[in-house]
Amino acid sequence: MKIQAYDISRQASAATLIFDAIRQAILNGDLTQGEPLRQEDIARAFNVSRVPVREALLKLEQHGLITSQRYKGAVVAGLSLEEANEIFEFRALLEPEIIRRAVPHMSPEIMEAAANCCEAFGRADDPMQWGDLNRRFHKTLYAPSGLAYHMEMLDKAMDRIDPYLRAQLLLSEGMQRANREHLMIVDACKSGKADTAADLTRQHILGAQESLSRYWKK
Amino acid sequence: MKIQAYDISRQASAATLIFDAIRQAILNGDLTQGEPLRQEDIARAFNVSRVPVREALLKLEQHGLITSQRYKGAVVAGLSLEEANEIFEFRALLEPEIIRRAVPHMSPEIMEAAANCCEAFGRADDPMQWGDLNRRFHKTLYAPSGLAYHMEMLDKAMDRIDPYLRAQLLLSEGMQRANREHLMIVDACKSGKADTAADLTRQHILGAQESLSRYWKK
DNA sequence: GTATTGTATATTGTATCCAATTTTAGAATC
DNA sequence: GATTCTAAAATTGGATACAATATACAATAC
Repeated sequence: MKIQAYDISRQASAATLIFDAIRQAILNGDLTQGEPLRQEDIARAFNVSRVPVREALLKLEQHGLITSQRYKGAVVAGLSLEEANEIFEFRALLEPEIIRRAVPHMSPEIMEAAANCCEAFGRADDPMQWGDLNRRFHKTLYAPSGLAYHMEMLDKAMDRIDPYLRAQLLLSEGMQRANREHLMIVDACKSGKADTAADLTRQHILGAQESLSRYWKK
Repeated sequence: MKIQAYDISRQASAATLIFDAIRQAILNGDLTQGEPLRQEDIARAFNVSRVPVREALLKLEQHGLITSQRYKGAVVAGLSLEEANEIFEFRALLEPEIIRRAVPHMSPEIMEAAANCCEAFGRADDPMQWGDLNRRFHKTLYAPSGLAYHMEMLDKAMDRIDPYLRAQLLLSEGMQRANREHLMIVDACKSGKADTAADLTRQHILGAQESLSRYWKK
């Protein structure tokens, strides 16, 4: 085969493209809590009928990013501080276990990639990138755990609190602290200390939760 | 208000009814791994068009109960023993923490209800009920935790391994052992020993996982 | 006989249309 | 002027019609 081929059956459907676009808009904060999502408007914007739009909205609802009521339509879901706190606790339960299981299988390449994320994270000037780089960093380290289901659940949880995470990173110390802690986690991984990495990860998460709560109250 | 009223705006849509029916069929084992789910067939069976059927299939896919490919259709998802094991570990992470947080808020009514589940569980002769009663028992105890998100994730996880759970309960010792351990958990809750309840729950789950793995290999 | 290509059928994805329900604006009443 | 009823507009849920793709099988070439 002389042709540079690829699996075109993997082409995204209209519904998938719309889902991704709206999800991104919510995570970026372009769509905020309570914003109504009219099927007709979205369909016009994407130049499609309402059918794939409905499909996208259904998926968004399953992800918890929007809530919808019969005959009333969908709005961007809100997340109270209490709910966000619960999701932080969910993370604090999952992530230490994931990294503990990942450390024994971490290749030098993985740690290299994680370190690169760290570096890019420290260097990035656009606050909009911080959230993405942060998530990529953690995801890279977690991949060798083999805990696909855990990571899937974690990913959904991260989507849910994404706006809060970005807010937390925007806090004056949030960004520096995260970077410092990331480096410590990478160090623990490099020296194969699984339990240490797990502890640091747990503190990393609970620390972010705490600083967010403190900021949100005032 | 003398009338037994309910929120009729909460009436289920056709899609929801279809979702519930197919979900139940999968959990009961009436639909097994790889079984194709044709939109047209399902639509005919429920006397609706394919639109609500597609909606139901989307939800089932998000729940991980089916997998679907563009233009190829959906089939009932399979779950390897490895994947099932991971979900047991997911449970072993979540449930102890949930019950630990629930114990301090457990009312006598809750414990009564849980004990009733236990009793019904021990008395039920139809193996088909065991799985349901088992889940109801745990759900009852977990409710006071206030960890709605955790419980939502747990519920999806339980759906995913439901057939395995039923198989495990069918093992000669599975049912008796579960019942014995349930009673111990209730006891710990009654005496307010949150950590003990958590430990027992963890062992309850890991024990089930282990007995299932042992059975499945041979 | 085997491999390739064309064709028919089945199935899913999307568009368009109709029905059910909610929301809104205005008229009627007090 | 405020409130309640009413009708129309807006919006979503579902049905039908059509387009895109996959699968199975016949037709053809070698």
